[in-house]
Amino acid sequence: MSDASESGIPERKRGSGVKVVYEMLRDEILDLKLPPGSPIDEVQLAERFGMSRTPIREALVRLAGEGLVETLPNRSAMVANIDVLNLHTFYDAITLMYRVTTRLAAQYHRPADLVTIRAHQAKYAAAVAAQDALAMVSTNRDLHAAIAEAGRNPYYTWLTLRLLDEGRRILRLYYQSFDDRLPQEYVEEHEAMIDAIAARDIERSDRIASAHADQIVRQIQKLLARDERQSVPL
Amino acid sequence: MSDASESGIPERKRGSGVKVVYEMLRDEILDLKLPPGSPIDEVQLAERFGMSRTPIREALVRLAGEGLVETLPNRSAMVANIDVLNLHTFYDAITLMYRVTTRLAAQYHRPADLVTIRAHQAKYAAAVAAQDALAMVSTNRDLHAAIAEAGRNPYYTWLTLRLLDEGRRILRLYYQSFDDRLPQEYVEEHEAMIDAIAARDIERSDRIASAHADQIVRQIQKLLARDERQSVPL
DNA sequence: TGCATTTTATTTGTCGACAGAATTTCGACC
DNA sequence: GGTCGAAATTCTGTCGACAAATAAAATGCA
Repeated sequence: MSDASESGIPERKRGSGVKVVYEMLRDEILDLKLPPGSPIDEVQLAERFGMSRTPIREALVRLAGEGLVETLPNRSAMVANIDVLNLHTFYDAITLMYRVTTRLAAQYHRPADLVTIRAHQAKYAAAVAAQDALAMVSTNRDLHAAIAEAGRNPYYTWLTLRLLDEGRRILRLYYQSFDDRLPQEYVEEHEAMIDAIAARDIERSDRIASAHADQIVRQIQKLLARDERQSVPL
Repeated sequence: MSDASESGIPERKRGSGVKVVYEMLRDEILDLKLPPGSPIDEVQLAERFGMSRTPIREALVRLAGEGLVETLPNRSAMVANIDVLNLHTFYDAITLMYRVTTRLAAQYHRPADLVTIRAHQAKYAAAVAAQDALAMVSTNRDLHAAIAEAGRNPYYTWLTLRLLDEGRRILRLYYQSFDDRLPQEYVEEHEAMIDAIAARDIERSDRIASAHADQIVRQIQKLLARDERQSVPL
């Protein structure tokens, strides 16, 4: 269960503790290794990471600030739940952020941005080719994060990153139980999106981003509408 | 300088410490009582609030997560600077959020929301009548926060709140040195906005919110373009 | 006098410990 | 046997202290 206790690791740079815990916990939450709603024991984490509760708590506070963990006073912190009932607010927001960041990227990107964006797209295409669902979700996030970055509006970038992370959890919920393939379309849509950005065609970027978001929303909706009942003979 | 040390206050509920420090520091940062770029000494705050450094640190981590303080490793935390050069990203984002949240409020508001919104509007009008610039900025924030809340999209609400807070700092920068009056227009625009929301007229809400945002942006730009040189005889 | 280097001092990051709250366990009573 | 209440346990919130790292001061040298 705990494999981190074997390595003798009294060596740790001052100030790196929080970062390690934060990133590790964050990944585990987004990958659903820590399932939504599960309680988080500070002492347990402290022994697991071989450090005091102080840096653990600081990491938890940060994660709470990003909405990934929920804390109740004098009670254990919990991994934030995925609010399936209000998913439409997520659809709405991610669509708008896709559109806005792509528009701004077309407007303000610099040559170096395109290099970064294309590198992420290559990784995404590789993940699709390898049928690696987890890598697809992760590289898709990185690609859109790079596009948002190229738009150079930190407020939009911030919200986009949060939405992408939330989406990573939702998609993970999906790919956990199901492994079909259709994301080849996404590769092509990404290519078209990058072309539009490179051409600085704002309206075309907007249209493609909008269609891309719709595509993803439909994908998630199809997943959620899936009827998982099995025909059992009675 | 420190007037909080006089009151004998060993009485403090468990778990309230962080909240007190967080809200106090937050207000002081937004009101520019703590000027942007000024260093934050944890020990000093600890004695001032009569508590240990632990809750202070936790409050600072939270504020850092909201972008109100910047922390460098092994160095003092600083009150976040106001990036005047990239103000256009702020204009862009606040305009979009005004539009989106007002649209959603027109669509999804419930009767109780209108009561809350109108109450905030009344307070805003009172602040304008009283020529209380600080109260105007504060109540304006509360009003738009209530509208965002009525739209029921937590992602938009989150970004809107952050933008409103950032705007509070920017406007505070203005009203600090200058006290003129023109916000009577804002009162009327707010009234029109609330009417459109109550009528569930999405397009009209959008138009008014857009115009309102433009108005505020122009106001800030006029402030920043102000020539503060004084004609000194040489 | 000016600059580089060592020494001092201040400040953060982390630790272990204690007390308050809440949950759980155990026991008594109906 | 079930339910209510009390003791015990567990976990969080806060504290004071120590050590690393940086900033400041002091010293030596050219």
